[in-house]
Amino acid sequence: MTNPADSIEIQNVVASTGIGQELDLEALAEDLPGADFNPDNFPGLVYRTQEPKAAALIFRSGKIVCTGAKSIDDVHDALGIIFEKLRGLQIPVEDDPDITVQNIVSSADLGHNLNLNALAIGLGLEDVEYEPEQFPGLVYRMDEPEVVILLFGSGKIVITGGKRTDDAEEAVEEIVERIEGLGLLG
Amino acid sequence: RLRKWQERIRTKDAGERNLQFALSEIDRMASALGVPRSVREVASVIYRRALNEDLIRGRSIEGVSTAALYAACRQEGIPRSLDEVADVSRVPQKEIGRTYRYISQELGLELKPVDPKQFVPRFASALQLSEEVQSKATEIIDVSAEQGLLSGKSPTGFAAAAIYAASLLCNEKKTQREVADVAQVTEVTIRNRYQEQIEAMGFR
DNA sequence: GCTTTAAAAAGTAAATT
DNA sequence: AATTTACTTTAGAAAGC
Repeated sequence: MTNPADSIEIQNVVASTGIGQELDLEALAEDLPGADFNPDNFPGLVYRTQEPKAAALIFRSGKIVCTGAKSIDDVHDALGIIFEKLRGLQIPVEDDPDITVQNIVSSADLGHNLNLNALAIGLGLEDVEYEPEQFPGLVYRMDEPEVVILLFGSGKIVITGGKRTDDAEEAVEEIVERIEGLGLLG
Repeated sequence: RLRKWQERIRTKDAGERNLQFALSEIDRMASALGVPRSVREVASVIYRRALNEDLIRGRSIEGVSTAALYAACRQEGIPRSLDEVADVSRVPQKEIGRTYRYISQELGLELKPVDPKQFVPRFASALQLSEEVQSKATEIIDVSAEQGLLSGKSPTGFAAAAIYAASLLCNEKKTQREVADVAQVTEVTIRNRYQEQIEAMGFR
């Protein structure tokens, strides 16, 4: 008997921070090899790290958004690399900038196929959005923890909207309980 | 004070004109889709509710009108696909779908997922298929849905495949292309669903 | 609202081979 | 007809239109 909670994998972490210093993005784009900056499209400069793999959006205000990391540690490592790169360019960066995790996207496997039509009605149409003509996943908004879960016919699920690592685990335990309570899990 | 009065009258007139425009658009699209008058009434009620709940702000009148009509068709059990509705609207399909999900949530419409069987009579008659094919297609849908094949699948593609399969079984064969055209799906989708359904029926 | 970034799920679609 | 590429949905931040 495998526990669905054990199948949880973090797929993406979004975090924000700031170096407490205004930046000249035009100049930075010149000095940072590999940087993408198209102010007509988007006000942020895009910089990608290879190890760990992540993408950072750097703004004129000095605020930074980091996405694509596979763990919270990777977020810190990737941002640490960026801070050092900036310091190397004689840009003053705060000693230990606060990093706030804004969203964690995880995937998991419930181990059984799901009847999404029955689930839509069982979980309550008021909390569910299931429009297979538009998207194959059932969208379920959970209150505690406050996350959004996408459920698929294969039993694979995506948990997003949480800020803590524990949110995904709690969400999986909760959704399994509710589905079992409805007698809709294998 | 006089300015305020005039302002109120002006905005009231504008609102009235907008409502009239929305209702006439619903009427026009409903006629083009060939849905009965009762559905237009339901769509009008949904639109007025959206207006009262202030859901139009930030959205186009056309978009909300179309979404209200799409919702009304479903509520009345004679659904149109988003593609079909988009064909008679001047709003892109993506926006219709997005607006529908929004007003559906905000108004608490709680509409159940579309049943593929509801497309069978219309698609089958457009293909000039007999009553026998229709009931066979319905049976195929019931059996394969019961075996869990419907989860996540587009109801139009599911119905199209069942109609195609039924036309073969009843010796009234239509090509995948013919069925795909009336259902507005691709032949690839029909092939994929068809294979699964045939297996579920115990054939092959 | 939109723009950009990343990632998963599964279905659908279009372009190539 | 098989492969590849791409788009649909969810969340969140950033600055600006």
